[in-house]
This record gives sequence, structure tokens and C-alpha cells, in this order.
Amino acid sequence: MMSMNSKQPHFAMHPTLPEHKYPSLHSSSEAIRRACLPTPPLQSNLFASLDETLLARAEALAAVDIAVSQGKSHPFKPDATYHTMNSVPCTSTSTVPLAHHHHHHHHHQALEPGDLLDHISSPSLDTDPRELEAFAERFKQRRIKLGVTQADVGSALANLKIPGVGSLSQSTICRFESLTLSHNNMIALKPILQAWLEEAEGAQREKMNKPELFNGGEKKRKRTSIAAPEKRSLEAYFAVQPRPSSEKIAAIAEKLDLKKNVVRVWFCNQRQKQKRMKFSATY
DNA sequence: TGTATGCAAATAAGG
DNA sequence: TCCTTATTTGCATAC
Repeated sequence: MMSMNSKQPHFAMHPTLPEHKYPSLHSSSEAIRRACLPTPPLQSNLFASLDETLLARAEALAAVDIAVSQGKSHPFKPDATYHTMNSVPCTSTSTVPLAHHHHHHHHHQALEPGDLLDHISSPSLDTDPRELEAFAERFKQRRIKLGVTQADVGSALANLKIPGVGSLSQSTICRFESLTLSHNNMIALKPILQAWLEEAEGAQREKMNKPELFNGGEKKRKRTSIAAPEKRSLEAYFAVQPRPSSEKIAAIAEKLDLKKNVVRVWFCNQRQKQKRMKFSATY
């Protein structure tokens, strides 16, 4: 019934596959305060064409930093597989920060559905913050009754074999239960967690042995942890050249023993961060 | 030991 | 292929 799931079965071998597309609207307590920064007036890149001298300086600097930590344990693996998975489409556009009830921002959503036409996930209902809140609470209670932890649920999701759905971390499950996810994110995750809950309860009721529903699969988005020394090096590079060429990125990646993509993304995120800071500093 | 959270990687979507 | 902007989600670590 609630199969508003998009498509693509595999999530095991595709770094990226075009999947859903939902309206980008955020809301929700946490998201609301960190996101929503208007676009700052973009200052053109001052360092854009500084000569390599500075870069060399940074490299030297970086080299020292690295030297210290290299040769001995690398605290993390650059990671080898990122997969696109979970997340589900959804078509809703409500904007209601769960925490601050009613916002001055009601947009459409004609009238109350009168809760008659529900059951088969009526969009207007599945999107209702109150319903989500109620579900989250029920979910948590029933999960506990099943004797399953948040981490268990997260990893078991992949075994649900829902196309495009992989595992999630304990953090995400926790945030779902405490409604500290964006509204749209809540809406996207709800059907998935609901599916798991029903399966798990059913299995338990039937005394079926389905361990996969209580721990499992590893199909989770992985997150690289960039160690402090490497991070300092990246920052040094960034200071002199915030937008390195693809070649430069490759070189940096090699020097730091990180995946090129990790470095590329780091620069993107760093630029994004810089803008945020610049913006908030202005106000 | 499970569960919350801060910070920030990784992704989605439109150029 | 890669950028930007907006968002999702995980690692690490504090409760």
C-alpha cells in the first residue's frame, strides 16, 4: 500500500543512481536552524589565480604535518564504497517544524481531510505532522516491546529488500523517533520503518525465525573520517586555493592518502561552510 | 550499554 | 565531469 517507493532495486553496486526527487523544503527543529542561510553575495575567488608559490608553501606545511602522523597508523580507511540507498520519494510540501507548532507558513493544503479517506496512506494524512509525531512515538514503543535497539533497526532495514533502501545508522533511527529530522525526511522514512515494524512484529507473532529482521545488512552510506593532521593539511591548501583544479585535487588526495572524491567533496563542503560563516559574520 | 547530538561527510538536483 | 545549494545521514563521543 504505501509503496511510493521510487525504483531501482540495486543499491549494491551503483555509486549513484538517479532516484527520487522530492521538493526541497526543510523545516524541523534542527534542520531549520542550521540550514536556511540565504545565499551570501558570493565574493569572487581572491586566490583564484595566485601562483603556485603559495601552494608550494602550503604543501610544505602539509608535508610536515603529515610526516608526523604518517609512517604510523592510519586511523581510518579512506573508505571504498559509497552507495546510494534509502531515502524515498515523497510528495509533500508541508512546512511544519515539529517543534514550533504552527508557523506562519501555511501554504495550501486545502482543508482537513476529516480523517475519513485515510487508511491507504492518504498523502494529506501521511504528511500531517501530528500523524508523524504519533507514528514516531508508537514506533518507539513497539520497537522497545520487540526488544530491539535503534542500531538493530537501522541495520535490519537493508534486509527488508525494499528497492533503494539500505541500512541506516542508530543516529538516524534515533532522530526519527525524536522527530529531529526534517519534515520531508520524516515522511520519507516513515513507510520504511513502518514496513520493518510490521514485518518484525509479524515474525515475532508467528514465532518465525527471521534474524535478518533484527540485525543485519550492511548497506549503509559510509562516512569517511578525516583525521586531524589531514584536515589541517586540507585547510592549508584551502587557504591558498579554495578551488583547486581536478589535477590538484588528485595530487592532494595522493599526498594525503585519501580518495580523490573525498578531497573533492571536502573542498565543496569547505566552500559551502566558508559562505555560511561569511554570511553569519555579516549579520 | 543503549541513546542523544555536534559537526560535517555524502548525496540530490539543477546548472 | 564538476560546481553550487540544500539536505540527508553517519562517525564519534557525550549522556
